[in-house]
Amino acid sequence: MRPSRLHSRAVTLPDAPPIPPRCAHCGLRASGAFHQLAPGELGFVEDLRSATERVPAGHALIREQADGGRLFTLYAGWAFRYKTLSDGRRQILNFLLPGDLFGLQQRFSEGATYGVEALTDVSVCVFQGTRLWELYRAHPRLGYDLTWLCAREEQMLDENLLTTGRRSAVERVAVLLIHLFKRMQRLGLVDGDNGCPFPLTQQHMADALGLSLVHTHRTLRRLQALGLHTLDEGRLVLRNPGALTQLADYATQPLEPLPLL
Amino acid sequence: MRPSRLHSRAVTLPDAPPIPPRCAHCGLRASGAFHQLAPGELGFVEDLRSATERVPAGHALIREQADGGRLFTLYAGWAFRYKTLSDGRRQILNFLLPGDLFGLQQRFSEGATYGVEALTDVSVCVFQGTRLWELYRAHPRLGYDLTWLCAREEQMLDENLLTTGRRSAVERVAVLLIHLFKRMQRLGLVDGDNGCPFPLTQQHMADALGLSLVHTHRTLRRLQALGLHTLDEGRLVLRNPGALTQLADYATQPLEPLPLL
DNA sequence: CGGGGTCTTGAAACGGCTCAACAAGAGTGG
DNA sequence: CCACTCTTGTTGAGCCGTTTCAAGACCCCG
Repeated sequence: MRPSRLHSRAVTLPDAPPIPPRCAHCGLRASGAFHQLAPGELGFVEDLRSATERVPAGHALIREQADGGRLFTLYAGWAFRYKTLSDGRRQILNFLLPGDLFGLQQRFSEGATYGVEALTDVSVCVFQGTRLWELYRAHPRLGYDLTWLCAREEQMLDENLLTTGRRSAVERVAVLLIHLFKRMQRLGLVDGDNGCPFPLTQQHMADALGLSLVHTHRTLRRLQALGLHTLDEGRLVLRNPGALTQLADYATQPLEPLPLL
Repeated sequence: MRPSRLHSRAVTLPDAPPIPPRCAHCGLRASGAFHQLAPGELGFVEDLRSATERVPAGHALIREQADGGRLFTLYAGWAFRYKTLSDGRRQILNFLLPGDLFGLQQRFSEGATYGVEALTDVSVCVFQGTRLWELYRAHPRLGYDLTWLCAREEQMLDENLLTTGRRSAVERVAVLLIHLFKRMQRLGLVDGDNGCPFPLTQQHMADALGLSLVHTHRTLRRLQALGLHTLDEGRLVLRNPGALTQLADYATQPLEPLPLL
């Protein structure tokens, strides 16, 4: 079906930044895109964190079958959640950007119900899922944040469901481009020319949008020919964000700071 | 596009059971399908509840544009969450059965990002969203349960996304039938003949599955002709659950008790 | 130089959509 | 009590958006 992406950059260390040993020096928290935590909360989070890891592109972070109950925060790089049917058809559920939490659902059901794969080289913080209940008791604020993160991800899934269920191919591609662009923007990762890193393969886009690879490609070409965007060498530039937004019938969300961890 | 379902049973009271004034006498909690709460927690929930309402079929529970931050638990009847595109195309995100919580996402973003409509006559408990933070501080266990409910709904959305993105029409319909059947079973609402209430219109199914009304109808007929199910007068009977499950490539989840409120 | 991954393009087949029309049942008003 | 309307279910015919199949180009890497 889909060629196995092993693509491993082999023995060399993944090309993703290391994570500072102390949460107080966290690069993400310094970016200003996230809530600040009280010192006690920060200490608890740091204590809850059992490891940091770097994982090369194409490798699994959570396996679709029976993975442990570990909890992750993506520190750097891109990843995606997905589900597959028994005959190999794959649906990408959503993409994960720095600051995104994943693995939470595993805590509430036996084993993983979805897989997570690193899209680029990636650094993650790993937390002990078993102590989750403790978090709610000791730091209700963090529990609140967890629910927030979960609700926000659900909102993105709602949007994706609307997309795959009701939008045409052009609309789908347009939504994908805008949505990821906006998320990068919120993280301060968009440069002055409306450009941002965009490591997705056409296959990834197809799998996320419920389209075939070939048709995704043709649709992408069509949008590009209309001068709405360019997409080269892993970099996305929105040439005409307004037209793209209108085409996608996309509703922009306000950009308040996000909870983290 | 879609005819406005106003269908109001007019002036007569909705045909949905009233809700006991005291949470201690809650019919849902008595059913055994849900977690038990400690007396203090139950008292808090009862205090948090600002009203109970009965809403007739076809009426809005949450409006897609700027609704308040109220929180609901469905006590009896069916409802559904949905999103619409500006030209009227509608996607049903998921169906709500007794015990389901909704309105949570509203708390975390300005206004509603989806609508909720009563599918049958419905009774709901209404909670004060503004006191949500208090809940986390006073009763961490309830906060934990809230996250659980949110994560569980996300799992259902994952499944729906896989369905609309990758499954064929027959598979989609099969999944819908099985999934709703299983959920009714968990609530103890399936009778001895593998039958349960099923108030959905073909239009609802189409809107949930990302199919057209006509094609949904034909597909339904096809499955029925194969002897897999019957669907008459608002009652669904699974004639051949095994074949249906296999056709849908459906993974059954373990049935532990659910959190409530 | 060979091989795997990605992107690209054409041609043909098909699944699902749209349009259109009709039947049955329920509620409404004269 | 009977037309009228509205909702839901039903069915046929033809079209079109998307998929599938197939093949080739380019590029990086071993």
